[in-house]
Amino acid sequence: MATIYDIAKKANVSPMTVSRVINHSKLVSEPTRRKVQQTIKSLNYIPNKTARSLVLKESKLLSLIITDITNPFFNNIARGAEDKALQMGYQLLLSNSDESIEKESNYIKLLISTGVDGVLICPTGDGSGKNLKTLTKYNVPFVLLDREVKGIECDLVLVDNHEAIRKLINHLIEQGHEKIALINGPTHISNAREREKAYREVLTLNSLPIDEALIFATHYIQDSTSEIISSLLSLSSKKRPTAIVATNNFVGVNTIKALRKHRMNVPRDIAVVCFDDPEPISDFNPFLTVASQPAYSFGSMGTQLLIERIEETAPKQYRKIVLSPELLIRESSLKKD
Amino acid sequence: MATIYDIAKKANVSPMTVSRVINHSKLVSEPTRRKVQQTIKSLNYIPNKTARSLVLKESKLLSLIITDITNPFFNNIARGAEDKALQMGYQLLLSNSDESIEKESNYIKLLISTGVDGVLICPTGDGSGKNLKTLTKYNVPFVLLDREVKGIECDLVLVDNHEAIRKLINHLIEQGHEKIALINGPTHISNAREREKAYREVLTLNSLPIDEALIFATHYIQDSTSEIISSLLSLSSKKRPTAIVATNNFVGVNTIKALRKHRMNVPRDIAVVCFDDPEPISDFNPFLTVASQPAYSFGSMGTQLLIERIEETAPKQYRKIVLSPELLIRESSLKKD
DNA sequence: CTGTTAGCGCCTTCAT
DNA sequence: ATGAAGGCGCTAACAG
Repeated sequence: MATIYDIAKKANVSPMTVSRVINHSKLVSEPTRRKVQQTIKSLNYIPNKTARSLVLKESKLLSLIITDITNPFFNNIARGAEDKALQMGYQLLLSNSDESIEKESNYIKLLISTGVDGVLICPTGDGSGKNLKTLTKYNVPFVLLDREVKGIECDLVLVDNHEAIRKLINHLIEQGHEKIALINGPTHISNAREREKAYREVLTLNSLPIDEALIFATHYIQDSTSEIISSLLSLSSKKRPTAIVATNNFVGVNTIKALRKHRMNVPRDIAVVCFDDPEPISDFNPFLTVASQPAYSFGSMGTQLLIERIEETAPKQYRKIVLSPELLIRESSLKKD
Repeated sequence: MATIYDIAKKANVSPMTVSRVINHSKLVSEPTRRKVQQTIKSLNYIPNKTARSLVLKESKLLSLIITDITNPFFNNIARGAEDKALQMGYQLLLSNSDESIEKESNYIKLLISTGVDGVLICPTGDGSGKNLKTLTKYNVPFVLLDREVKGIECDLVLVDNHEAIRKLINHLIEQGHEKIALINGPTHISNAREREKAYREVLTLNSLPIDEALIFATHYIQDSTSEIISSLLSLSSKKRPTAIVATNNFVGVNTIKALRKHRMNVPRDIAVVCFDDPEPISDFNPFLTVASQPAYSFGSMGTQLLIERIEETAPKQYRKIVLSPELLIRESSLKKD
């Protein structure tokens, strides 16, 4: 591969002049600029970013750490992030954490070693605080997506959990439901805490009682929905819920599956609503009522915040962007006559 | 950030010794090794990969270029690639080409500049040959996924297109169909050519006539399925097909949508089958009959081939891996009585 | 406007 | 087993 020295020699200038041409410095006369640019083309020279990074201490590399790129919520985030990154001159490194703190921790050390300029991360939960502090220690800016972490101050892009829960539950109430179960994520994740809090508030606002036996926490990866459904169905018909709110698409889908295993018809026997839209392409075959999150915007806005932080064009105080969910009413929650 | 010099000074050894410890060289005595490792820990030293890359001319970075991470076929590829890359000590850079040769070309120049060790690519078509030759010129190994490119010799991971078409069409014939349309991709993509060829062969093998009016090519991004469906439906009932084969999930989904717009019931009025499974999570709500491709394996096997090529543990002759599709029979193709 | 010098953090090579 | 010198390709800082 040709270097600036090769170009310099062939064009009869100093390497520094070549560097200036590459970086569009104004301190080069038009004739030399043209001469150098021709030589660059004739030698098919492509600048070596690694060398550049070493000097400048910037790699133009960003990292995106998500749970699983296979999940529609996260791959839409990834798409938004990549589009924005490209547009602003950065490249995106992909990492799947699978909700594992250890995997996340290993990745973060790797990323520091790689020299990424910043990290977009959907943290695994409050346990991620330690990992994020590692980033801070090494001066790597980061933006949290979708989830906050206790004790960590930084730029954030979140969904309005209260609004989402409110829309979902109000819809269920309109459909005549009064006993509504919540199948939540683990409470070390901020979303889960907020969604439960909102659930309690919205029920109370609607003068509905809160039955602790109808509130569950499962894991977002190793799912225990099946057992939860079994125990729900074993309740007496007086206590048994007529509707279920699942707090993400993974849990929502597993809820439906578990109900079917028990030969329960959704929505006739029991209604189901959830967060996120699990049907990326198959919108021709809608079924689940969801509070859809603007995942693409999570990615693109988060990336913008991050790059502004990296390039120090951001205000000092951290920014918190709260996006609105959209209620998409579909078959799984509709009263059948 | 601490450097090997900081460690060296504090541990009273030379930087070279520190380097040896980091790289697990045997040429270090046990006492010094321990001393150095303690200092590394006490200073929270993390090696600078950029500097390492500059010397060694290897970045441990791989690039994955796909059409769109939002498509289930591609995000499963990405998952397979990332898992394998991580396991083998590499990181993955994500790029969406949107089937655009220009975007692909720009990415490739960027990647060369970034110094990736290799590229996993699902090319946009035969026009990608020029871009791939650029990679070769700069000694960057690559592996093609899902599609071949005319005039390019390299490692490949493909699906058995003939088998897929055969399974789909034989299934349709079993369901009693004889007039089967093909909505294909553009023929500058190897897959499309092969799928059309297989379509012709399988029909002929089954002694069915080939009607050129039933063979269409659309684009995998800007879709023209809607017009195609309109023209299909305007055919006389004698010529009108009773079944449609769509050659990827995008086209398949758009076919269904277009048919619904015309108030056609699938499968009662017309059957539809396609490549790829468009329903990643929503398998609780299956509808489309598909020839499902082992996308995860595309990614992981491709990555393995690539890394073996990079590390020169691969045989000199290129390898071609052909994976088997699986026929998943669902509602969209079943005869209704 | 152009060039020279020095150094980013690490590793190869050669000495000891 | 350990160290010293030199260089990977580039750019900041300074000199002219």
